[in-house]
Amino acid sequence: MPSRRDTIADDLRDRIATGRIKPGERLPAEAHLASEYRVSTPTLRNALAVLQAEGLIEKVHGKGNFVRRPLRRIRYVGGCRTPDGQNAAHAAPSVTVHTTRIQARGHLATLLKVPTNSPLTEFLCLSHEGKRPHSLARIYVPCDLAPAAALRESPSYEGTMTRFPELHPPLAEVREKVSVRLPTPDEASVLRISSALAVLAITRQMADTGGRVVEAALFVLPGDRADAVFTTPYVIDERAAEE
Amino acid sequence: MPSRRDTIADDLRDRIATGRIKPGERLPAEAHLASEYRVSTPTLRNALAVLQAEGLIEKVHGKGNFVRRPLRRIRYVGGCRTPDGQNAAHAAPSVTVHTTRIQARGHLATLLKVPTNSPLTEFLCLSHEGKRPHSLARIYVPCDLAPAAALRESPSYEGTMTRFPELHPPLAEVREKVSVRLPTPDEASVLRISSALAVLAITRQMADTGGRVVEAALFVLPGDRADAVFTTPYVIDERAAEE
DNA sequence: GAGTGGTCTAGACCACGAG
DNA sequence: TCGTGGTCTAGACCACTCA
Repeated sequence: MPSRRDTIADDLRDRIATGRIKPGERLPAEAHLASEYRVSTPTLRNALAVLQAEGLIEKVHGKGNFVRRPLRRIRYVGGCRTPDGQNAAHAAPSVTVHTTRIQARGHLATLLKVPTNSPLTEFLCLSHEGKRPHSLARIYVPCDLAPAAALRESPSYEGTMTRFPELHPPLAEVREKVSVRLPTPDEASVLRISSALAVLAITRQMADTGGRVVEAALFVLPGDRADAVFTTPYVIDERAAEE
Repeated sequence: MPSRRDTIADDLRDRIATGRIKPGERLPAEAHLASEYRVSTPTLRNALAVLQAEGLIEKVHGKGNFVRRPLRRIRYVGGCRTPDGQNAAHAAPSVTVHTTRIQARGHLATLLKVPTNSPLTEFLCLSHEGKRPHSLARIYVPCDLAPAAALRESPSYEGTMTRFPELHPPLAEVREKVSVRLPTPDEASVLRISSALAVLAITRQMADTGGRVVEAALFVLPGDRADAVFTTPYVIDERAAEE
């Protein structure tokens, strides 16, 4: 037997799909809807939570619930990109970058395969589409690959990125791990998403031919409007055959 | 100001992390916990919902709430695999496969780039770890690549899969799209997960050198215990190389 | 201040699992 | 049957936004 929450969610979904409530429009107040459907407010709010998780509506405290405009999806493009063909995840209209120097610790040291307390340069990137935050990226590079002199001259991530092709030994491999989790409270507030909305978390490691990790990056993308695509040429994997 | 729900979730999380409640153990009844924390049952249940979304506990209707044993994570390995190194997502201990013939429609026809109503073979794979469902895969292959004669002899997905290397033209590329969404009611019940637990949804297309899609696959993995890894060799993007 | 959503209460009743 | 979780009610009170 379908719960009232789902029945209501289905009905509202239909009202949105058929354009009876249009993108950008405000939904009737929760109290209104509750009396319309003859349910209590918590029940109605549960129905709205379903639609919110689906990315169909947006709740704005003090203003109302709005049908979300069809949002451009955020596409993370996996694999390697030359400096020209930047990764789409941070090729967004506008990107805010904070550059700081930190020390490797715990998980980060493991990812970069460096000793604890190694100096790192951190690029904290927040991309926007208009006023809305889009995606969050934390990119870590060992300090010798992002020397202070170069950073002064172009303190951006791209500035450091363009130096990679000149590396010796050259870049060899990109390894990406994709998982789903709930955002941390920080991430939820920075991305302006509900803390109940799962995010796509991508960890990227770039290694040179010597096996050294030259970059580790953590991407956090809102799960309701992000996807990641990976295109791999078909080659017989030797390691898989060995296992 | 932290909500009571989060305060309680934090406290319970701590009780689990420090081993005061051990993996596999049942939590006190919700009514018990509610009176212990002096909150109403819905508030306490919200706290448990947080832990459930984190994959820390498991709710079993009529029995109780249990601390989840540390589950083996499900790892989807992206890119191509030779028939030997089967993809980990369906190389699980036991796999149930249903083979049926269907007709391409809508999204599926688009994925496979075949006309609507083209005959397809569908492999519906459900992998288990012990009694627990693990992951769900729906794999579609045009019928001429999975002829009835071959299916009679080995009606498994692997049986068909091993034929791919003999293809003319040979396989060229694997394209995978990863996204996050809520499970459909069907998926939630088959995988025995809460309908509120986001899943990792992976769409895989395998194409031969002629651009023909020889296989489309839809994987659904529980978000709380799955990840996907992609390893890509570093090759210079042709567009950039031409310049 | 008026209207909105966010959180919480203190119950009720139903559905499931095990003895 | 009993104890469990699942769903729902009909409010209360607080926080936020905007005029």
